[in-house]
Amino acid sequence: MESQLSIDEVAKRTGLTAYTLRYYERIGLIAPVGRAAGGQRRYAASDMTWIEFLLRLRTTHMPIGKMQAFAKLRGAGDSTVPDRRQMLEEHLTDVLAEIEAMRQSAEALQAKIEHYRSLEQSLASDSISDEGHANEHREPLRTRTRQTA
Amino acid sequence: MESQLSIDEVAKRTGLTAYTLRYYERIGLIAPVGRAAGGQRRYAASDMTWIEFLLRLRTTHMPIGKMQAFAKLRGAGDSTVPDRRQMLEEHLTDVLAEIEAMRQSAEALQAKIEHYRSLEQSLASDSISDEGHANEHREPLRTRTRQTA
DNA sequence: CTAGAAGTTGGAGTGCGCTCTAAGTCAACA
DNA sequence: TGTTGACTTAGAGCGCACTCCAACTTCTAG
Repeated sequence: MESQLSIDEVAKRTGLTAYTLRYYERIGLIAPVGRAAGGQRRYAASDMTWIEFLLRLRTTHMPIGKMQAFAKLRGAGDSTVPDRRQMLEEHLTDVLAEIEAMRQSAEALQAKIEHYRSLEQSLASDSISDEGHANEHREPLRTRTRQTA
Repeated sequence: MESQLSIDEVAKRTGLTAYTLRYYERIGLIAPVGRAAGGQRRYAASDMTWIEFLLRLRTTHMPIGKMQAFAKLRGAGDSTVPDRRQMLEEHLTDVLAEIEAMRQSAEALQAKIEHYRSLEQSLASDSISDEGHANEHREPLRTRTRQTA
């Protein structure tokens, strides 16, 4: 049974702090874990599995309120499996949409970086032919265009 | 010039609220926009482009503090282009890592959903052959650990 | 000339997710 | 037996990103 980890060991392994682990337990995200003499927490392997799953939910931005709802269902036994599956399916839909949104924005950022790169080229050649005031581009949006009233 | 939008029109188009638009201006994320008679804000096309870019940064979870730093560089002219590019490159690295983390977690969630699906199958057949108590299955259920007195 | 709608400002309040403090308990060691 | 130090608890505090309020000004319609 090396599956009896102290709170600090769990913190180290999960990247959570001891504060956060206690907080999660307090708010019902983690069911009361076993205790050693003196009331110190001892985490079993099954606790670790659950915490890792919680971290999956957190990574995918599930709010704590929903995690609490999920944890409550889980505590209520196998009869809630369909509900839990539905929750995860709905969440997964959101997650996939968010990943796609981030992917698109990342692409836009990449394009902006490229734009800056070429802008740096022109600015560099500007300063060769015209050293002095390098400030009449107001905004590096799409290539050029700068007029507005 | 239909590029003179009121704050409500901008709110409608960007999905931000008027409150948030003013807040962004107050904290320097958006440079002071043009004003109509009576001091009402009028957003030009270039403002819209910038706001859309800000939304890209927000979508990719750049904290407001960094956006402020970026906006400040932008306001300081073309000489800051290399700094801005570097900021975006570093941010993009983070973003790609986050996307990958989310992708992996999404996969784990998908697996969990499949697991639940098959679990629902076995629970259903249980209740055919053994109608009554459908609650002695293995899996992410805590075994023992209750309290310590 | 009002009335009402829509804006303006600075500042206060909110919700989330931790993060830390204060006071106390306990086990182990000198 | 006394001290150390890691742990415990309830509750307060914090940083972020908004979100709303109160009081005021201005524009438009009737």
